[in-house]
Amino acid sequence: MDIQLKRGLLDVCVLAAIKSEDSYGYKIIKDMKPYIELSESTLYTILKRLEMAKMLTVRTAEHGGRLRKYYHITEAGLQRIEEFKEEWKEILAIYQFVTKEDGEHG
Amino acid sequence: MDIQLKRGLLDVCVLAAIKSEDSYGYKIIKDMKPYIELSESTLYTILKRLEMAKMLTVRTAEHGGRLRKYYHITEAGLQRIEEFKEEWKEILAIYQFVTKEDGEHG
DNA sequence: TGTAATACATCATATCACGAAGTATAGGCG
DNA sequence: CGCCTATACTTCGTGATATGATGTATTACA
Repeated sequence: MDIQLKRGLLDVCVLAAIKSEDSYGYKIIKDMKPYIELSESTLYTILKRLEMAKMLTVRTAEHGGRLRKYYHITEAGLQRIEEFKEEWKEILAIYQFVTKEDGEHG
Repeated sequence: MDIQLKRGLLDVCVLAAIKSEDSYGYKIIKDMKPYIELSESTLYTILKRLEMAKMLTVRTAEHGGRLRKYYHITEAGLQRIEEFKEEWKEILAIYQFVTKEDGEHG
C-alpha cells in the first residue's frame, strides 16, 4: 500500500481497531496488519495524536505483571468514523474520475 | 476533504486529468476542482514530482501570445493509474474494516 | 546466559500540501 | 493611461507526519 494513501486511513483505522472493545498498542498493530501495516513508532505517534484530539482516552492496567495502556474510543472518535463515511462518498467520486475511460469509446 | 486523505489521491488525480489529452496547470486545477481542490503551489510541486518520476513529459507551447506548459502522460503514468486500481481493493477492505459493526448484532 | 516476544517511548529524518509572495501577459473598464 | 481581474508559472518557508533507529523493561523458553 502506497504510504501517501495510508496517511488518511491510519487514524480512522486505529479508531476502528478500538471501536468494539478497548485495546492496546501491540494488539492494535496485529489487528490492523491484514489491512494496513504500521510500525510501533507510527502507532504510538497516532495514539498520542488521537488522545490530544480527545478521540480516545487512556487507562493503564496491569496484565501478566506488566503494565499495559488500554485505549478507549470517545464520542468524538466515533464521530470521526462517521465523518469518514461521509468522506467516503468523495473518495468514490475521485475513484470514478481516475478510472473513467474517455479515450476508448464509452 | 481531509488533507491526509488527499495525499494519496492527488498524484493519481493529476495523472487522470491529463490522461485523455495533454493539459496545463490552470486547466488541471479547474478539471480537478469538482473532485479535489488544490492550490497552484501544490499542483506545480506534484507536476515536478511526476516529471522526475517520468510519469509525464512536459512541452512548452505558445497560446495567445503566452507560454504554456503542456503535460503529457507516459506509459509509467498510465501504469501508476493501473496500480491505483489494484490498491483500490485494499482501500475497500480498509473501508469495510472501519465501517463494520461488531457491537450491534452482525 | 541468550534469544525472542511483548510493550511502550523518543529522536532525527524525509516527504509533502499549502499559504504567501513574486513574475509576467492579456483583456476589460473608466 | 491606470486599475483590476484572469491566466500561468515559480520559489520559499512552515507545519504535519510516517518511519527507522534506538532505548527501556518484563516474560517465556531453552
